[in-house]
Amino acid sequence: MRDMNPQTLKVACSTCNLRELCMPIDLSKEELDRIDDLVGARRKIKRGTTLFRNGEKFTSLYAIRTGFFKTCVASEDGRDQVTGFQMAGEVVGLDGIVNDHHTCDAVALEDAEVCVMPFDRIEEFSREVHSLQHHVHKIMSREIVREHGVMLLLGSMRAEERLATFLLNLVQRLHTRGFSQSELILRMTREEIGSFLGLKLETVSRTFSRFVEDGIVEVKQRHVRILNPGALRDIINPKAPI
Amino acid sequence: MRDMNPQTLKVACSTCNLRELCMPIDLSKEELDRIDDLVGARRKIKRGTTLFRNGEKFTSLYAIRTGFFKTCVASEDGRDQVTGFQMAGEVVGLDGIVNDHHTCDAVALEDAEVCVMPFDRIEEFSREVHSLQHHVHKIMSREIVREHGVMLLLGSMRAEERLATFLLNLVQRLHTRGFSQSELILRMTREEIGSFLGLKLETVSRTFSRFVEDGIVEVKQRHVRILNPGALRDIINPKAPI
DNA sequence: CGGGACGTTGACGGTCGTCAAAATTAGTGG
DNA sequence: CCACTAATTTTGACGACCGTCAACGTCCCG
Repeated sequence: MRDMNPQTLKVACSTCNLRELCMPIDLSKEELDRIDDLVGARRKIKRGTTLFRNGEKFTSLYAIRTGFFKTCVASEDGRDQVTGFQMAGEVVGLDGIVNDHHTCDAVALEDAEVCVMPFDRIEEFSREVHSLQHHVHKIMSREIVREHGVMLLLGSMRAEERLATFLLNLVQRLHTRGFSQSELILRMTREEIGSFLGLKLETVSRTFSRFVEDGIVEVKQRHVRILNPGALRDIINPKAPI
Repeated sequence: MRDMNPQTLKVACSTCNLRELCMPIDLSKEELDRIDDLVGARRKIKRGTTLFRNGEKFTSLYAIRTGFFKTCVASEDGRDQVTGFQMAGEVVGLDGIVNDHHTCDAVALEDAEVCVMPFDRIEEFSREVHSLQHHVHKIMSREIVREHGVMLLLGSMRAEERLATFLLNLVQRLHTRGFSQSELILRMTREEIGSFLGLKLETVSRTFSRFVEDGIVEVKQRHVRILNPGALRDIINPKAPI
């Protein structure tokens, strides 16, 4: 532990440019000052290493400042499932609350930095700042709703629809963060995409190839350019003939 | 609104035999009195009708007292997905918090009764009763973890494994509530099971038939008796040869 | 008792998984 | 900086599993 390292020193939400993504928007100056104490420290996570692991004691939620994560669960017999990909401004660790230990792994897919928010402190502040309380509830509810969408995808969509949904969702979230609407760099392998979408990596690769043939996207390894977003939307939501 | 109806009159958590399922266990007498005010009213839901619907304004969470529900989401082009089945002591409505309106339907699969808990009151009491606050967080976290399990099922299991998982999960939850470990009555159709498991109703039916052939279960319509729970577990988690 | 919802079973086909090999890229150490 | 190995990706051939379509059987509930 080298807390003298400036990277793990306390930092302020009040001056964070991601505040509107992970904090309530309608805070008074006093409340903001209070909130600043929420973040215990920042922590850097090297690519390929874990922020937390299944079985580890739960202490904190983590707001992603930079970088890109995947979360995955594993069954007893070794098969595993990516449950989501998370980027700046999103919060991970919610799974740990119920049993006081984590039930999934959070792995950095690129070098990352997170704000560590001790959960007991979150609960303490939530009792005082109403809008923070409601914000915490919203974040958890949002995760539940997101997972409903994934269940719909896994339960009822074909490979092309899954991949189209995935791409549109990713690019939309990146756009919110100021990136391009049509270009993105995948931080994960085909296998990780497949695990998330309930497909094998070969199927993911083949489906990409089909999109390229059809002129819908351009793919150079992990660099993807969406040429025809309308076509992607049509794949998911085929227009009924009149 | 006929509030003179005894069925919608206020009732007490403190005397409810499901309290340990939907409330924190370590409440003082004073806190319990407070909690009693959480439940605005009870509400009866007839089989086949909805407790709430996608798009409706969110006001309350609902603790199920009796009966059985399914929740389902729908995509724009009409396909839908059962996201869960809920029984006594479980809470529904969490999806509505994030956008102040519900994003799924909750349908009673048998006549049911729920405790209506206005969410603003939950937030208010949560600020005063720490254990209630933590309990609310746990309920939401539990739902997130549950959905992780469903994603694992939908993303990586074959039909037999899905149905085996489903049956063991149902019977385990029923057992917690004092019912048999080996017998259960399905409150949902094959199509609803299929929608939840990401399978077509024919596949569900065929898989049941295979289980019966193999002597693992006895099935008479919706009445299921599990003859060999070990075999069901082996299907999910095949023992590796030494 | 009759009609409609629900469930079962069969035949067939499509989508995606499996296995394999080759191509391309990334990473590592000299 | 380059060579070499490991990791990732692509593509093909084939087959399994599950979906589709269809017909029939069964159980409720009015």
